[in-house]
Amino acid sequence: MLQTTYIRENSALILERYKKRSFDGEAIINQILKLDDDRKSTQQKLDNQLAEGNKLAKEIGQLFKEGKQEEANQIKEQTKALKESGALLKDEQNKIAEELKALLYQLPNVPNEIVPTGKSEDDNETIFEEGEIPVLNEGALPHWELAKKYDLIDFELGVKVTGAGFPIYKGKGARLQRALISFFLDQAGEDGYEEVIPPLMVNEASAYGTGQLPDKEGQMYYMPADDLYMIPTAEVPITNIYRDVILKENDFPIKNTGYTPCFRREAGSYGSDVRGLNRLHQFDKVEIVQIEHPNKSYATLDVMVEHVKGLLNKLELPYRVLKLCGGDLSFASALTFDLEVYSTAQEKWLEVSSVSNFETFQANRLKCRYKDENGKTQLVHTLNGSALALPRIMAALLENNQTAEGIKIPKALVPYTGFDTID
RNA sequence: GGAGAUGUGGCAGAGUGGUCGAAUGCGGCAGUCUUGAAAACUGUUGUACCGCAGGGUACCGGGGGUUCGAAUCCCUCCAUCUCCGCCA
Repeated sequence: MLQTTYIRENSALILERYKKRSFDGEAIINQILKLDDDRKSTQQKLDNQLAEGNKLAKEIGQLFKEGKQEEANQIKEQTKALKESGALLKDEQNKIAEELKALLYQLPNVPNEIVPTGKSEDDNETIFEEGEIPVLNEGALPHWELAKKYDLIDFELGVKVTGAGFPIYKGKGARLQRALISFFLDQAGEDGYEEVIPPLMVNEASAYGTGQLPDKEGQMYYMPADDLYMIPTAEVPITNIYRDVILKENDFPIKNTGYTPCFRREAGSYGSDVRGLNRLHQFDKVEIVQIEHPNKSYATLDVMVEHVKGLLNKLELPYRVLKLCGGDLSFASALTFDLEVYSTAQEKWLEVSSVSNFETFQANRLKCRYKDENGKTQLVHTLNGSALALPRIMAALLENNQTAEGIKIPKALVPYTGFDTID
């Protein structure tokens, strides 16, 4: 959520930058500025009335004390009118505040200067590529076939127990999954991220804090009996640790990592996109989160991308880094880099990580602030990235490393799996 | 899940429905003293919004209500503690 003062002072810049997203915010912004004026003036009126009421109440108290009942009762009469008009103003004020909030929720974050203009993923810029795309033998299999052949993942069994999109990992498949989780967490630990194990369900306030609500509620599983949401990413519980917190300047940078399963309803997805591990309702992910000083957040974003690149290098997977264009940028992000691995048997790139700087967009909702050198409270910058999302990594590992003798495990993982070949 | 108790500023802890944004102590900050530090003493010390300013308004777990007036009374939700029940 953008701050109204920021909107007021930078509306021209914001509108210009919104073009990168093909988002026309002019009408909304104008309305916000108008409503904000209304808010101020009704607030002023309301404050005056309240001040008047407070004054009279004190007088009444004084008069009662002096035993002047008559006069006190006279003044009481005056307060009636004040009370009524005060209530009206209060209603009006609430209405304005609600409308204002609803409008603010409609404004996406302002893309960074370097975000390419574009409408869809076709306009993303590839800024880095690494690794050879392996040439597979005749008869190479996609990962869902490999999963069946080596009995690593049972999709049908998951359907029986829960439903589509909830696979059951078995044997070496389960072991490989656990190995990846440990490997990613250890790597993050080495890079100075403190590990946390957060709740897998969050309350409404947290879902608002990171921006899943109000507009993306259809993507989360909701437990009405307890009014809780299953987390779609560890970003939600981890970032919300810092909701309503005022940090000191030397607290920066705050670095957390956490492994969680993620739950996504993915309503409306179908076809080859959801084949095998490509898109699941429940999947594992290790997330990295940083809370950073506004001056340093972009340098930190680059460092986070480097961290994820390091993981992919160690897994010896061919990958590329994309700078997302405005149209593909998520609602809350100012700049996002996606990392994709190549799935050789499917012959396509799979997104395995998304690293974003949200600047103050989340912090404003979270009320996560710090005291600057002048003692003034300022919003922090929040960043996060997947490091990494497991299923597509698993898919690429299985497909790219398949040989006549079986599936080869990258060296870096062998200490975690305890085996170097799946056969 | 049942019964009871509690929820006040960074912490501890007062607070008969009116002069309470809130005593006091600790902590923090600034200063005096000191070669320096400690101690002592003095002052200061919550947040947000509106206003050029004087100043005003709101906030005592959250929300609602009673009242001319609520930290104080009522309702409700949440959290914590104690006891009981259940349980990995």
